[in-house]
Formats: sequence, structure tokens, C-alpha cells
Amino acid sequence: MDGSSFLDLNTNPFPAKLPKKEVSVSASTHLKRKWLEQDESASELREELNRVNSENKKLTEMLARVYESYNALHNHLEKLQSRQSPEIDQTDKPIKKRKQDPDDFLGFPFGLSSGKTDNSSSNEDHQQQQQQHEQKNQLLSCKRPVTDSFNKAKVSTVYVPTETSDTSLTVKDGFQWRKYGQKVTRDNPSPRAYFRCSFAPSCPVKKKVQRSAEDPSLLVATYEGTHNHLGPNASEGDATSHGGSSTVTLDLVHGGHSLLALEKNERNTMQEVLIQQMASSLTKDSKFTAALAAAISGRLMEQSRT
DNA sequence: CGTATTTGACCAGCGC
DNA sequence: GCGCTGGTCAAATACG
Repeated sequence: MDGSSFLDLNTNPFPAKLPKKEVSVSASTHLKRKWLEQDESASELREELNRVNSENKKLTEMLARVYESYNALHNHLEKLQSRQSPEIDQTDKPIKKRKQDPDDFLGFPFGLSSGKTDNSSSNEDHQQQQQQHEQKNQLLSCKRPVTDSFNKAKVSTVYVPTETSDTSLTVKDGFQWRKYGQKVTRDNPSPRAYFRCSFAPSCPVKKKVQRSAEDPSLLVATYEGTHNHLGPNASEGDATSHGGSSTVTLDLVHGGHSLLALEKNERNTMQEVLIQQMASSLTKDSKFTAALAAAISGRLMEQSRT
């Protein structure tokens, strides 16, 4: 992307026609004219505001449509999945298993790993839907959950863009995590940090965070298990309010039963989250804010000149 | 002083 | 059985 962001707030198709200089104008008419001009510019601004509002409305509607189709697609996928693999039943057996089955490894549902799946009937529709689903995920979230809730494995992976200089290996997801270990792994030069949920003492959820080997600007957070307590929204301990990077609070660990419990609430808040996310990404973009500031100041200057 | 983090040691699964 | 590797423990340390 060539980052020359330019924001033109002056969308008025009829630029302010500055009157030709009239030398012999009485003081009162001059004053009246000035008021008139101010009035005009005020109404222009009002029009502009209305236009921006309607645009905002349109965008919100568009977002809602996208989200609706996402939900429809999601439900459809869940149905398909439950029809094709009804045997999936991952009970809470704390099996210590080093090598995970590649089929459920981190729950890659989109053939990211090898393309080999159990339902290798190469159902093209299915694959297409999965791809669409993934695209939507990418579109909707910079925190891209690679696993989806339809995958019943209680493992999900989240990619979080971060500063390469940031070595803290922290992913702010709203939950409280206690770090209990750090390891350098074979396939990645950057260390992997191990976290446990410290929100509730009995919460079994674990999180691994490691910088992506391919893209050092990405943190890969792997969540395992299901929280057995209320989500971060129920508490005040939300990391998003602590300044710094504004990440969106999402419960990224769905699995088994808690999914059903959480999904309704999640859907209700999803739209809000998306909007917050858009706003935060815009405000984080220095070019955007600079362009906005320039446009506003330009507008003000112009107004003061007239 | 209590809590969180760091870090080396230890454990267990897996491949050879 | 042995070595490699990922995951966990727990003492030491840092921090508020």
C-alpha cells in the first residue's frame, strides 16, 4: 500500500464562490454579507454532517449485512460439519499427547496445514464455503481466529499484529493470564511463552504465545481449553482500558458446550466489537489522523478566511 | 510484603 | 534405551 492518505472533507461540489471585490459597499451591507456567508458555511457544514451521517449509516448497514451473511454461512457450515462428522466427541480427557493428530492440529479447518482432511471427499462446495468463511474472518478481524467454533477441538489460534520491537509476548484478550514458562522451540527462533488463566484458580485454559516465524510482526496465540468462568466483559479487568495498544476483547476460546452458551451473547456484541475495531484501527493509523487533522484545520482556516 | 515474572531443572512422549 | 523436544514446576528475582 502506498500510504499517501488524503482526506478531502471539502466535498462541496460548489466551492465557495468568493465575491469579487466591491469597493463601494457600505458597512452595514458588508456586515450583512458576512453574516450571510457564515450562515451559508454553517448550512454547508450541516449538509456535510448529514452526508457523513448517512454514509455512516450505510456503512453500518453494510456491516450488518456482511455479518448476517457470515452468520448464515457459519450456521450452514456447522450443519454440514455435524452431518459429516457426527462422531466428534472430545470429552475433557486430560490426555497428555505430544503429537496431535494433524487433522485436529490447532483445528486448522481451512486446509492451511496440508489439505488433508478426514472428509477428504473433496466436497468443492464445502471447501468454497470454508474459503469464503476464512475470507470473511480475515475481513472482519485483524485478530483472525484460525479455528472456528464449528471445530469442536478446544484449541484455537489467534494472530495478533504487533510491533516487532515488542518482545513482551503479551496478547491482550481481556482475560487475566499468569505466565508460567517460556521456551525456545526448535522451529522458531523466538521464544514461546506459556500462560495460564489466572482469572479463576480452577480455570483450565492455557495460552501459548509465540512470534510467527514467517512474519515477525505477528504474534501467534494458541488457546487451549474452555474458560469455566464469566468472560472478561463481566469484570473490570479488561486490558483494553489500560492504554497502550487497543485490542478488541473477544472470547477466543470456544469449545464444546461453552460455545452454545457464549454464542448468543457473542453475536449480539460482535457488531459492536467490529465497529470498535474499525474505529480503533482508524484512530491508530497516524496517517489517517494526520489527514483528518489537516482536513479539519484546512476547513477551519478556510472558514476563518471567509 | 505480596504478587507476578523469569528461568533452569525436570518430566513425559516420541522417533530411532 | 537414548536423545530430542515440548510442556510444566518451582525457586529466585523483580516489581509495585
